This record gives sequence, structure tokens and C-alpha cells, in this order.
Amino acid sequence: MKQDSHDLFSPASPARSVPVLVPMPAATPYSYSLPDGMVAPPGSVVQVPLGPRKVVGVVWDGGENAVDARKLRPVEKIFDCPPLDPSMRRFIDWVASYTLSPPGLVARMALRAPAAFDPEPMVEGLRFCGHEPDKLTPARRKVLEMAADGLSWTKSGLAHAAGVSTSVIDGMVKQGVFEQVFLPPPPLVAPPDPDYAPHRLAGRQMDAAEIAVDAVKARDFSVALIDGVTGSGKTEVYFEAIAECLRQGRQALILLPEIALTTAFLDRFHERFGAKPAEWHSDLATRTREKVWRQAATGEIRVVAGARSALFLPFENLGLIIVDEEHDPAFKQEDRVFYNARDMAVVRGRLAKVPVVLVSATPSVESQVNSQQGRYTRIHLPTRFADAAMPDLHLIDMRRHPPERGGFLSPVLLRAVGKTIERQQQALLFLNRRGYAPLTLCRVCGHRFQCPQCSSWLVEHRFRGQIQCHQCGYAEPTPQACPECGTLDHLVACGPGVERIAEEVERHFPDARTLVLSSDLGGVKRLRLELEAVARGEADIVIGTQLVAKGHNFPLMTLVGIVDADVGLANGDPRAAERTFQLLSQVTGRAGRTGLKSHGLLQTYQPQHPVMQAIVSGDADAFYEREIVEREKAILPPFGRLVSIIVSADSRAEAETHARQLRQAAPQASGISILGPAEAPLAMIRGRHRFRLLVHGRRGSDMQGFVRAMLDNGPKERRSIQVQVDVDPQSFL
DNA sequence: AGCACGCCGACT
DNA sequence: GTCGGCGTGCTC
Repeated sequence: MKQDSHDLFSPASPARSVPVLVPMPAATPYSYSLPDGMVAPPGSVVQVPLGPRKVVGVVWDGGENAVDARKLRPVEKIFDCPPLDPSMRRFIDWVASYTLSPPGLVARMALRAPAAFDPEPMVEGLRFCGHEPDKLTPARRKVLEMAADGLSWTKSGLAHAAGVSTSVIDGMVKQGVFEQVFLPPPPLVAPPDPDYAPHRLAGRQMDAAEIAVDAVKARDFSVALIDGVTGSGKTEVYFEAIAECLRQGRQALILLPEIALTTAFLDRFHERFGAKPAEWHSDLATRTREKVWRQAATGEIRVVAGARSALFLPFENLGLIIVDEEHDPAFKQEDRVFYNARDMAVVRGRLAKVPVVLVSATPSVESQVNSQQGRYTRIHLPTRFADAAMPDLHLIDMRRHPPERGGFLSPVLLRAVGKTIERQQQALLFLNRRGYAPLTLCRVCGHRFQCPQCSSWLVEHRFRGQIQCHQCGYAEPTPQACPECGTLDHLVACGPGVERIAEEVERHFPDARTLVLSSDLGGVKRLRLELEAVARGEADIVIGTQLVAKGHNFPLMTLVGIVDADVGLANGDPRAAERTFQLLSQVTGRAGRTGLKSHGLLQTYQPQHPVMQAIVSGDADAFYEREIVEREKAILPPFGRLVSIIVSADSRAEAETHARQLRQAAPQASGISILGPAEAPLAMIRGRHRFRLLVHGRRGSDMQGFVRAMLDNGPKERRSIQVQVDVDPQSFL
């Protein structure tokens, strides 16, 4: 009826219009007119004009708002690629409303492959068509032998197979020996074979694998949490779920923190399935990226191993999502669209009706709680596989075994390092602090080097000759003189960073091969190469920041020294204990997988601290559940309820709109409040709300100053603050 | 998000 | 006299 009355007011020949999500921060899709004869069902990937440029958008269903028909511009082109299916579209809508992001920007994450939307061009190929060449040289004979089967070859492929140069083939083409054919582009990766190398699971692992496999067999949404110490066989267990998924002819997605996407992982997959999975991460070459996108969309690629953004690939027939290292903070994206890929994986699984498997040696508190409450199936792997023993762990009480003057390494740890390298084994010294020293000050006037943009300490990087801000990226060359009093050569470095530890190590072990592994020393590629070199034994002493804790195994590493185990315990983060526990467990888990006797030594000034005690006691798992989960449950907002506070300094109305969207999206959520810059700090102090502050502002803008102004209830700045807490996605499904 | 327009400071 | 910094506004 409404439709009819609407038609009365429509022009005689109404232009057909379609809603299109464009890569722009608009709340709703834009409308475009559809030229006669063009068919664009929802999900179609299209090219549309937007202002002065052409952009890629997606035809949407619903959300269209009224707009003057004269403003409509036509859809220019529909790409010849599979449309985004309804579950993917609902996923994009869901993520947009949950993260309070414009849907167009979420959709853009699913279309991050510049030229992948048209089919890959056919590859030119050659086929033997019966004509013999007039002169049959030895080289030509070899080519004919290879091509006699009448199958199609690429020119370079045939030349390579026959062991001749391509010019031999060029000559034969001229004589009409070959006809030109067009071949479909070759698949990026070979299809993995679920039965390539049978698993070698035993006992509890078999039971665990059965649960995971059954979840895949059910072909429905479920969430399982696999937890077990490093080396307990978690990967092998979820490989069985992937094998089942492949047998069903469906696609599997493995999400990993970017740094854990190592060749070691890919090789392991290869050994089990006879082929590598397709990779997806920020460092991919454009061409490869496009191929992966396209072949995931067509279903050609069966398994993708990728960083968080792989969650937005448009799989043709998704059957399983794995989130490995699910506790890892790297799954959080904290720019543009803010999301946690672990949570969104659960949502995508729900909408696509596929099982999700979360995997970690140290599960996040959220996942622990969800499994305790029975929403996630718990799959616990209690021990290490075969003879891979856990290292024995000891605390070094730094009050009793202090380092020598000017040093940071206890004599106990130094002795252990010496013995380890004498045995031709490797030692890892872990310190979660990049650079040379976290603070520099002037010995004459006491001036402390502070970031001019955000007021955190500037960290000296001696290797690069710079002092840097680890908060905002500000950097300047290390000065010789104090900017305050002008005194030369009286600047003093305070506290250790990995570079300074390396200096100390080199002083004690001048003949050892020492290597610093830190994220600021080159890109992902270089880092991977260095990790592999270490795994092959090409270093004796490795000094690393937290990146060494992630995913990579060092078979020759029999000593792990934690230089400053207390770092991070007192930084005010409500998750400090959880983070410290996870990080130190992951690091100490790197050692002890060789069957050789291995050790972990934790330097600490707080040997009585419950986290330290738990890590060195064999009862860490129980402690983690009992103490950390219980404590942090009390600190964090009630699970199953969303507490989101939007503080808006410039537009109360905008904040109201966001809150309304939130309440609509999650009617069962409670505790949404809007707090102005004056109320927010009070609420924080009174402890009614716990939250992280996310301050949005341009680089170079004085965000710290704004927060200060906010805390002082000062003048309203033209910036907005959005405050969100980590919540549990399950309750919104 | 991108891109154009538009207005004030240091330089070929 | 211009180049270029970023503030503001607009895109179906």
C-alpha cells in the first residue's frame, strides 16, 4: 500500500536507483541510478562516480535515504566478480554498528584489493598442432618431446621443461608448429590435501581433535577454545578440524597475529597438507593480494592464513575460522575502524553458520569466562607432546643478586648464559623495551627529554642515533648538549632497553654472536629472515623484545632470561597482571622443546608477587583461572553487558546519535552513558566506569593537552573523545 | 576517506 | 612576486 501511494508521486518513468556503499564516512549508503539494462543485485561490486573521482562500492540492501532524484549519478560499471553474499553483508552491517563506524569504511576493508574485481586476464599459451618444424635441431626435438602430448603450455614453462631458451620456441612459433591458446590463470597455491600426511596425535590430543572435528561436521555455528601450553599440540589438533573442513569441500580461515605468520608456520601446514595456505597480510605485493582476494572469492583457494584483515575476505564457501594466539592484542585494530578480530571472528562465524576455534596457551580473560559459562566449548591440552619438556623456571631475587654497577644483568643470569653458550646452545634474553634507554636526562640541570607532541619520555635509540617517542612516532637526532642549560656531554641514559642489554652482553661475552631482535630494526621481511637465522643456530645470544614471544620456535634455545620481569606490572592498566602472565608464559614457552634440559630465569624485584609465583610454580593454569580471571572479572565491566561511554567535546548531539545506535543494535545492553568532558573524569575517579580512553586527533595535535584540559574541565576543544571498553561479542548475537 | 578550494607565511 | 602549509566543506 505504501508502495502504491509512493508511486503516485513518482515521475512517469522513474529512474531505477540502487543504494551503494561508498568508501566514505557517511552513515547510510548513497543512491545511484541504474542505466537501462544494467542488473545489479545487492552485493554487486560496482564502480561509481564520487565527487571528482571514481570509487569502488558495493550495492547494498536497505538503508537508502531519500535524495533528490536529480542528484543521482549513474553506476558506471559492474565488476565481473562474485557479489558479496548476504552473510558477508550482514557481517559488514554488524561490524559497522558495533564499532560505531560508517558502513562504507567497513565495506572498504572487504574490498582492499585495488584491481581484483575483474577476472584475471587469461595467460597466453601454446599447443602443438601437428606441424613438424622444417629443421629438427636437438633443441627443437627436446621441445617437441615435451609438447607432443597435445596439452597447453606457457612459453616459459615449456622452455624450462625442455631445458632450452625461449628463443627456440619463438622460432618454432614462427613456423606454425604451435597454435596460440588462452589458458586460465594458474592457481596461486596448490589445493591442500586433507589426507596428505596423517596426523600423529595421541591420547588427549585425539579426544581434543575429535571435538574440533565434530564441530566442523555439525556445519553450524559454535565456538571452541583450545588451550594448552606451548608444544602441547594445539596446532596439530586444529589442523584436523581444517582437514575435515577440506573434506567437506569448504574453505578454512586461520587468523594469526601478523608476526606469527612465519615460514615456520607455513612449512608446518605444508608438511600436514602437502601445500601451503594462501597468505594474507599487510606486506603482500599488490598483485599477490589481488590474486588471493579473487581466488578466495571464487573458491579456488581453500585455506587462507592471514592477519586480522583476512577476516574481511569474501570467501565463497567458508566452513571454519581458526583464531590462533587468540589472546594477542595485535588482533585489535586501533585506527579508522576499531575492532578486535577475535571477537569479530565469532560474529562472522555466527552469521555464516560456521564453527570458530579460538586457540591460545594463555587465553584472554574474556574467552576464559565464556568457556567457564559454557558458551564456548573448552578443549584443554594439559601436557607437552612426547618428550618436549617444559623448562624449569626460577626467580632471581634482584635484591639478593644485584647486577654490578652500571649493569642490569644479575651475576646469576650471566653465569647461566655463559654455561649455555659453552654447550653450543642458545640463550634468549627478553626485555620488553625497545631502544637503548627509556629515559634520558641532563646530569647538570635535571632536564628530562620529553616528547613535544605528547609529553611521554623520549627513548634513546643509539643504533640509529635518535631519540624517539614510542607514543606518537616523533623523533629527532640525539642531541649532544642539554637544550635546557646548554651543557655538553652531560646527558645520562636511565634504565635499560634491548640495545643497552646487548652492549652489556657484548662486554661479558665478546666472542659470542649476539643479535638484537626488535620491531624497529627493519620491516617484516627482514625480521622473518632473522628469526629463521636464529632458528638455524646462527646466533648464540639473542636479545629480543616481545616479538620473540610470538609463534616462532627456536629449537636450540635452552635458556630464557627475563631481564625485567616486573616491567608492566605497575603501569596502571587493569589488565597488567593478565598481560604480564601471558607475555612471560609465551616467552618462557619458547625454550624446552628439544628434549634437552632447559631453564628459564626471571629477574625480579618482587619475588612474592602472585604472578611471579604462578609462573614459576607448576600450578600456573589453575592460578590463571582462579586469580587473574576472578580479579579481572571484577575490574572489567560485567560480561554480557556493553558499557560504552562516548565523551564528545564538540557535539553532544553526535554522541546521542551514537548512543541511540548502540542501544538499537544491542537492546539487551545496558550501562550506555554519555558523559561530557566534565563528568567523565569524575566517573573514572568514582570508579563507576572503567574504560580506556581513545583520543582521536591528528598527528601533531596536542592530544595530551586536550585530555589535560578535559580533566581540568577547561575550555571545550574541537576534538571528540570516544571511550570504549572491551566487550564480549557473544551477547549481541 | 579523499579532494578541491582558500587563505596566510618563507622563499626559488 | 609564487609555493605550500592546513582549516573547511563536499561528495548520491
